[in-house]
Amino acid sequence: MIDLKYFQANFDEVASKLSKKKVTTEALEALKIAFAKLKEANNAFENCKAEQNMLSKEFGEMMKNKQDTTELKAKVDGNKITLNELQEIAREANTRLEELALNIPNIPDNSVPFGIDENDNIELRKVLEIPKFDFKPKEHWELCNDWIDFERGVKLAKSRFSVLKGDGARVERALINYFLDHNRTKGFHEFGLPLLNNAAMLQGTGQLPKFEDDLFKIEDEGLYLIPTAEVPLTNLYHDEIIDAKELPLLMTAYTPCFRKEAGSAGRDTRGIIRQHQFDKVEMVAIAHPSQSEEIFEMMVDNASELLTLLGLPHRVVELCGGDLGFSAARTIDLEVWLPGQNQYREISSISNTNEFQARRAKIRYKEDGKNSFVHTLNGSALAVGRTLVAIMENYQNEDGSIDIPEVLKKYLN
RNA sequence: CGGGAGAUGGUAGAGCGGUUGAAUACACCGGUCUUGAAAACCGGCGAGGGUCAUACCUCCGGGGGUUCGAAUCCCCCUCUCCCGGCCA
Repeated sequence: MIDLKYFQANFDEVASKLSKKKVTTEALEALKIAFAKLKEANNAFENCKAEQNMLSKEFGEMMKNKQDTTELKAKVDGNKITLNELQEIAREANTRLEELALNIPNIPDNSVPFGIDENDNIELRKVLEIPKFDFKPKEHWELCNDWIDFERGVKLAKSRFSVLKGDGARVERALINYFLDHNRTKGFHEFGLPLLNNAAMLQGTGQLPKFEDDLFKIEDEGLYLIPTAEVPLTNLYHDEIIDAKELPLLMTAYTPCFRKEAGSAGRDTRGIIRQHQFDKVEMVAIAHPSQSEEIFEMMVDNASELLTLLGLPHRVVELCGGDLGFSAARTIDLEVWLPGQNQYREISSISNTNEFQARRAKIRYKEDGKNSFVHTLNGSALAVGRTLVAIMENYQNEDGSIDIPEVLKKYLN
């Protein structure tokens, strides 16, 4: 949620920044009007309510003194009718405002480059040389049929589900352990989390109400399968006030993630790049605003280091405004080299949402007796399935066998 | 899934229709005292909105109702605890 008071006072500035995210001025005008209306409606209601409270007290006094209250009763009853009307107006104004405000994305940082889509993203650096093959490298689905069983995954569920078996499953598990162990050395505390979260939590991190179609929902429970561990990790502190001395809170968790992938029909239909269910190890930081920049860089470096230690070539990319997600003020993606596809593919996305999620999820810190919103950050470290793909493609041999990266060997005996 | 009890500030725990945002205790923060600490004493100590600041408004799990007036009465929902069934 954007800061409405700031928005109101700095309309042009916010509108200009949000244009990077393709938010129209009309949408913002509507928000501005709704906000003004709410204030007006609240004002009217509160004044009337104050009057009512006063009359009520008076009534109590008269009762105590056994005075005649008929006249006052008539007055109070009359006021009550207007009071109820004003309350209804205020409620509607509030509903309307929320409807609009919850659908406005976060304001991009000043440093975010202008751009329409991923083609306008800016490559910051490349890490590790792209490997040379003296044969034509295969894509991961052409490789190693004994690691992934696509057909049976579809049989068990539907398309975009798959089964890992044997060494595939073991390498997957090794990766999870490697990621978590490594994150721990950077100060991240590990969590095991519910994979079903309620609507309030998903609204807190920004998936709801706008992106309901992307989520798997358990209808009769009002619960959603998490699309990322960012949701439960960040919301661990939902509606809490944290002592500033405790910040930053660094958290990590392995979870499966579930996404409907509505709207990506036809994209990445082969292989396990884009599945309805995939494993991910996530980092989340809850930070004091003064720390968030530094922590953001640390998280990017950490994810990059995970890839480097695996010997996987990758590049670091700053997202342009048009490619930024709903909640993000700034995002850096890590893209890993896939020799079979002959291109870089996203394997991690690290975002700073500043106060955006904190406002929605009411996560505050207390410092010198004052409460303020924290900054929340999140990033993959790393997407496990895609790392598996990267290993398969980068470590493949001509005979189709796959070598194991050095750092994983201790996890595989 | 069936039966019972309950949901109040960081925690414990009063309040059961009237000026109570809420006693009390503990925790916590500041001060006095002390070489320092502890103890003792004094003071502060929920959140949101509103205002230059006050006024003022909202919140006692959530929603609705009764009433001039509700933390207090009624209804629904959610959650927690205890008993029974089922089960990893």
